[in-house]
Amino acid sequence: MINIPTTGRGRQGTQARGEDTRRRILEAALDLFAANGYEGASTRQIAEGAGVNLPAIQYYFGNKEGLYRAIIEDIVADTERHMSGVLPRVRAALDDPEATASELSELLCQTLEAFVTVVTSGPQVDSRRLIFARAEVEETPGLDRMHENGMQQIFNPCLALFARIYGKSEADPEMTMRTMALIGQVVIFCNNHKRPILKAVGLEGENVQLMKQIVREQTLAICRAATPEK
Amino acid sequence: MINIPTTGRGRQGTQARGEDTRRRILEAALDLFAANGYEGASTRQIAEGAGVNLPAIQYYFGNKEGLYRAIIEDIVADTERHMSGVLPRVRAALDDPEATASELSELLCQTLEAFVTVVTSGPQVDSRRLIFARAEVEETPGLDRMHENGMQQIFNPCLALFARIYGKSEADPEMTMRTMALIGQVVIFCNNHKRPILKAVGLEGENVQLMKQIVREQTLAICRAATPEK
DNA sequence: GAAAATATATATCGATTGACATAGTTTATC
DNA sequence: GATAAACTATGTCAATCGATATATATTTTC
Repeated sequence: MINIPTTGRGRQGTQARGEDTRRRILEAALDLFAANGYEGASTRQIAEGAGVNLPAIQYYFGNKEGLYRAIIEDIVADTERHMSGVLPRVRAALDDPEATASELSELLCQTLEAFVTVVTSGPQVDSRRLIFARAEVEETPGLDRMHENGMQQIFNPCLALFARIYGKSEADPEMTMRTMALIGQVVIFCNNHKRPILKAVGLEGENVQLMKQIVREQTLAICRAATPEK
Repeated sequence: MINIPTTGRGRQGTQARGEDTRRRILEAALDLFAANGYEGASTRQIAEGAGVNLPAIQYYFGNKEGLYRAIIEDIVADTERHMSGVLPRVRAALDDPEATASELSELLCQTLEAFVTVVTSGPQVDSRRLIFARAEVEETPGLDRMHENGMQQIFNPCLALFARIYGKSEADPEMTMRTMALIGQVVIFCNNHKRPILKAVGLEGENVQLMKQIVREQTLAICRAATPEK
């Protein structure tokens, strides 16, 4: 009999054990996808890391791709949760024609700080950060979902704020490139922590605060250069 | 008889045909490693792309890893060539206790501009840029060579200049993080050009000039914020 | 406690991978 | 033009991949 590729969620009160297995698979898969990439991480490795047998992956996620998509969906939900504090205020400010440059700059800083929070908090941060970095280069089935979400939650808000501060159109490719450079300040920290650069600093505790401060200071400096009349 | 895993170089005047085959393999491999990653690119794909048969790879490069290392070596040599114009002047300025903040800032801009040149010029730029981005996440045998070179040619010079401008120690983790953020402005443009962001702008012709200008302006703004007494 | 649904384990499939043994072809040197 | 070196082509190897068929164990429902 063919099993329905169920998501595994929504089983209320019946079997809590399966939910646990599902979560263990997700955790092991996140670490291995982050460390070895989508093609590099084998389903056998993942099953072994989760302490389950091979067909459990098919049972819970249909196939390898379904497992990967489930992970991406978790990250997307996490991102939306962390950004939900700032984005409404950003939208309000963008709708307000009276918003000042310093107000907009402050919101830009807060948006970037929220992005820093996304990549530095929660369980398995190091692995989640690597998935972010891998999304820049890999071409895995589920990544377009993550790109779409990143554009909506992070890039577009920053672009809109930055364009208003610069007094230019959002459609101007120059503003797209300027915004990319701005966000690049944060994305660079998503690289492999085994790299010589990040091995030296580490992204825990007080260094996260320092990182937010640096992003804020450098962003404000850039915004200040954009509005010389003030 | 077992063939010596020769590098293929140095054959002077004898057989020029093999040199051509070797180059074709390198070109096809660069594109495929960039597009699919080290594990994702199969030797059969590479051989087919180069118009040669499978054992030719072993003949010229020993094995898959040797082929990859040869590509990295090409990129490293290219990087050194592009950076050789600025780095001596950077070293001279760092040795000069009288160097002013504006001189150091100007050299920092030129170093970053040279880095932009590295990732935007030469043949197969798109693929080479992707290798740079992949170096941030992948763990392929030859990449430590590239990391080492990147530290030496790009990161450390920027760190030294930036620390002097800030009046802080190079060993200060804050300066490491600030320098990372600075370089992140450029690295972000190395991502997959099929991504929605870069698909919109494109990194050819006048956009390269615009990119250099943006990096310069934003870097100067950050440096200016570091030296408020001026 | 019997039946049904849920969950886990064993064994194996075809396809693809990197590598290689072997043989044939071309080119330069003497 | 014979000999050796440089180069290219054919066929095959064990290992690993994702996926699945099948059987067993556990838990819930009635």
